[in-house]
Amino acid sequence: MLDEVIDRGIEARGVTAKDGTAKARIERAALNLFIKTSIEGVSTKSLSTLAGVSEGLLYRHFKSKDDLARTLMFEIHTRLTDLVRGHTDQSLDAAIGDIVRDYARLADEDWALFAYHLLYMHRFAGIDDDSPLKAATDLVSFNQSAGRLPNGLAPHVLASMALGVVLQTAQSKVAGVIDQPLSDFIPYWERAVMAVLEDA
Amino acid sequence: MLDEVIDRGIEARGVTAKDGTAKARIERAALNLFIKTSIEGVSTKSLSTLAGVSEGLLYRHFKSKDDLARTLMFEIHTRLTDLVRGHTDQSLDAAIGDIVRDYARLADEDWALFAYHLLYMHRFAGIDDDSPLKAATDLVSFNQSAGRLPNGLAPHVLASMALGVVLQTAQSKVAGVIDQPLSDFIPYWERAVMAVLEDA
DNA sequence: TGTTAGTGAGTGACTATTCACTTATATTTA
DNA sequence: TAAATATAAGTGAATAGTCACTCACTAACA
Repeated sequence: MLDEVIDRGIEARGVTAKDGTAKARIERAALNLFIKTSIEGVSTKSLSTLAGVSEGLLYRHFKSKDDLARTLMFEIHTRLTDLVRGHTDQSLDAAIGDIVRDYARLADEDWALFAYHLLYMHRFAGIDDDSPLKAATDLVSFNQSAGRLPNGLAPHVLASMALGVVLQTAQSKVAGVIDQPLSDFIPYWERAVMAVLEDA
Repeated sequence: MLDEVIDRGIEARGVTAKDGTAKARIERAALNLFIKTSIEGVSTKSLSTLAGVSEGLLYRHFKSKDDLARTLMFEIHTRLTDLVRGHTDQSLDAAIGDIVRDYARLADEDWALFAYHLLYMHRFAGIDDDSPLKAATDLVSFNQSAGRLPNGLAPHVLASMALGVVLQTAQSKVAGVIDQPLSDFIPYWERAVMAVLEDA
């Protein structure tokens, strides 16, 4: 499942300013600049320079700078949403275990893309009507209905709190406070997420 | 303690485009535009228009647009850091209870300023060498040394995970998924944060 | 009378996007 | 197979607009 998710879309590794298709180089350059500065703060000139292509070529592959930013967000947004969905056939523990493991590995596998999602997803609210948070909410809701999780909190709130354990660790890595691979935290995340869900 | 924190600095309420000092109107306009769009995406023209002042006046009160953004960030950053610090004289439960309560109230009291911090703090890393996360890390570290919390995780990682419970709930409010005041979640946050810390 | 608050037109640098153009790569036709 | 043609990849100078910031100026005011 994870490999399938990782293999889709933009190549994660081995794509630098010198190799890979021009389109992939543009996407990589955009990701790296966007997470280093901001989206509006990056000019098409600096972007094309880093990608090693002409400015005009950006517009052969993307309708606009905004289209480029949206395409990248949609790509990771979909992958992360898929990753959270589809665990209703397992026990809750097993589902949480799988989800946090896949999340961590995807982040480590393609950090720029993952960080881009973390930093700017709020700007593309409703890019899809689905989202990782919505998928998590559905999982919580399902387990609340089955009596396996307490009912005191609305499912989207409980899902937010549980997701926060994982996402804030990632934020600290973006901020440079943590430099280990996120995969190191998988067993801790699993326990902490379960603790949040069950203690509510 | 909380009131003291809230009363400092920019007035939180009662400052619209029509009343308050020009400087406060500029700050309010900046906050609201920055959280709606982005920092680079907001022009000095739109900012001054919303504040109801001339473009030139921005430069009487702030050295540059960047200085304005930094000033606002420093303001909330300091308040939040102070809010987390200085609870070593209480039991851990009591400290966590106070911190999450004050956090929630400050956020509800001045949502724009709080959301601004949430969205852009990563851009101003090292604005201070202190931060809410560092304060939380110190609290965790102190309690780990005293044997009241498990030692398996580095304190900054455990602090990140615990903070995540609170901050991701706030993120969901920024995203529009939650519309209740954050104060509603105080008792739930308290239990969830304790669960994360003690189960690690 | 000196100081601060406030104005808004002006400036040069920079922006995203376009377009006429060249080169490479398929695809079709003879 | 070779020539002819269409399509896609790639360029970079040109364009019209926007940007942050300045400055000479006026109004309030202590």
